[in-house]
Amino acid sequence: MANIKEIARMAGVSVTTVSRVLNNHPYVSETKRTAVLNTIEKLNYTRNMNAVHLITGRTHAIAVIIPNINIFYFSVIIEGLAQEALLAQYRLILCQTDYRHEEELKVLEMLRNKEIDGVVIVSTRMSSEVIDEYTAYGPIVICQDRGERRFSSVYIEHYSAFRSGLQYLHDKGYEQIGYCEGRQHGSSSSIRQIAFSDFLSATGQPFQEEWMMYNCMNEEDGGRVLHQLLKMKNRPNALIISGDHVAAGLIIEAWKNGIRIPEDLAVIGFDDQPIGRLLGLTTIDNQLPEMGVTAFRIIYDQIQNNDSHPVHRKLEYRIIERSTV
Amino acid sequence: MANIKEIARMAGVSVTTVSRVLNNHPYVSETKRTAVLNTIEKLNYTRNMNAVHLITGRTHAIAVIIPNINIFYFSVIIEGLAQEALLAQYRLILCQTDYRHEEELKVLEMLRNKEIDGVVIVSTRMSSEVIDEYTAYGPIVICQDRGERRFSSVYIEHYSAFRSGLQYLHDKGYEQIGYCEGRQHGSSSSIRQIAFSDFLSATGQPFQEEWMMYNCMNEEDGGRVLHQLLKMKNRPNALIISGDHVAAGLIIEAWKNGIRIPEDLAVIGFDDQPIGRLLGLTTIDNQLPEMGVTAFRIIYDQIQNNDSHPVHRKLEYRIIERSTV
DNA sequence: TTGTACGCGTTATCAG
DNA sequence: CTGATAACGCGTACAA
Repeated sequence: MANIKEIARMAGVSVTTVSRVLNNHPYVSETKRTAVLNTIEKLNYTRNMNAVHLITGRTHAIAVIIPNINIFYFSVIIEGLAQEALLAQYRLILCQTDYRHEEELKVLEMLRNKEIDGVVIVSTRMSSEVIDEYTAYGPIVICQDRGERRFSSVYIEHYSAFRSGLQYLHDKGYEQIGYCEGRQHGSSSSIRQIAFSDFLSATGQPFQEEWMMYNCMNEEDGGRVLHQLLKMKNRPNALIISGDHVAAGLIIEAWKNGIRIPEDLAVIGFDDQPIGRLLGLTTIDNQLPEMGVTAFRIIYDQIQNNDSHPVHRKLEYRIIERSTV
Repeated sequence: MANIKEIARMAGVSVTTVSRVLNNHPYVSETKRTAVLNTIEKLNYTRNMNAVHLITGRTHAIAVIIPNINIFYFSVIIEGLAQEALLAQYRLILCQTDYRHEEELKVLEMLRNKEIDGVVIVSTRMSSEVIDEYTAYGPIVICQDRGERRFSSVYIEHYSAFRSGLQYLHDKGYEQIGYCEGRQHGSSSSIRQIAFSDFLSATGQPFQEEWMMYNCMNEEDGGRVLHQLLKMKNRPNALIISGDHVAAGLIIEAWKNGIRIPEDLAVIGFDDQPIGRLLGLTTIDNQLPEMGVTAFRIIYDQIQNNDSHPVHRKLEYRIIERSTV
């Protein structure tokens, strides 16, 4: 494959001139510019980007860490991220690490390696201390609330969003509230769990182990939860469910089993997904698409300005009232 | 940042020796190996991968072209692809091009640029002729049936899968069959449309423009379709729907409107998604996860063996009988 | 088992 | 406006 030197020779100019043409620099005479362009065409030349990456120290690529792409929550964020990356002509490297610490670390190592210009962490098991060690190598943005740190963040306040949801159920007169969560030990899951027990304390209700249901990721899990409920002697009359897909599954299964929503069981979900809109699901919109977009913009700005001052951007949630509460 | 030369100097060895240690080559004495390793540790050294990419001509990265990650069909394929990439220590660059020809071409250019070692095309608007022009620069795999070409493919036979679905409805006694499709002009959509009109001819049924419904991507679209149906004077008594999510939306909306499934309206979907399982949706499983996995393995083998013989791998579909037909 | 010297293909620097 | 030359950091013949 031809290289810049060969182009220069054939066009009768220096490599510098070729490079200038390639990068649209000024100060190239029209004559030489067209000569170079013609030679490029003739030899079917294209740049070897790896050489460019080496000399410039930039790759125009960022990596994103997620556990799994096939979970609605993540795919929505990635959709926004990918859209912005496309606009900015950036590559997006998808690192589906399934929360494996070793693999998550490898992604941060890519930053150190100069393979990428920045990292977006959507969800991780890594501690802030570990992440802090890598901020020296490039901008890092996390889609979680990690407070004052050496890296940036974009987040919604899970605690307060969750409390709002509970309060909403409470205000509507529901006193026996159960709770469906994805992973039991996730970082935002933990926050919601705290919000939940704080709420119970505040309203003087007892903590019921049985009403905490975990590992709910998709519609089928929601269906499973309904059957768990049916088996209980003492059932909640309302459910707060993190993830509209799960809530949707539960509602569908409720219909099939003659459980009336919200008369027998009220449901509030999270994330405002299409299926929820169809079912009339009351939910808390967490601005997921906005999260991906914002995360990219923060990273992008920091790369452009070579500025590593951590930025913290809070997104607002809102309750969407429909008909399941 | 320290480089290999500096490590060599400080460890009292040559750069070759350092390189050998870095790449786990044999013929390095234990003494020197540890000396090098210690120095690397002391200087917090790491390789600049861009230099490695330049000299080796490989990047251990592949790109994948999809229109949008937030469509179940694609996210399932990507999930498999990303899993395999992780196992093989390959980077996966997600190119969400929304079928824009210009952006799709840019990805192929990345192959020419040496930025990536291969490309997986899940869905595209590009013609085979355009793609053929890039096979010289590295392996390309497409997740569509493109016949004998200069690039590889992994696919299910949409024509025959669709005909099977129609035949299944027909065998069950349904004669008035409508059809819901995603994009109207997609490559596999087109094949299904042909299968549909061939089926009508074969069974001597008239073509009803009104029964062809397009732009159905998610649950809400499915709900919309049901209302279109309700408005028709002459309604189909069965529906074949590409995408279980769409079918799910339709079924849910049918329930809400007192339309009995399958008595008033039979439904068969595609892809076997969790929500379909919950609803008892009869569907055609297209082995989507397997498709991503297979696509990666083909690319990977071709990269390893520097072999560009196109491979064509057909995946088998199967009808999953549940209760909506 | 080890080291020297060169090449990978480009951009940056600086002198004209 | 133009060009010579020095980086960028690493892998690898080839020689020892």
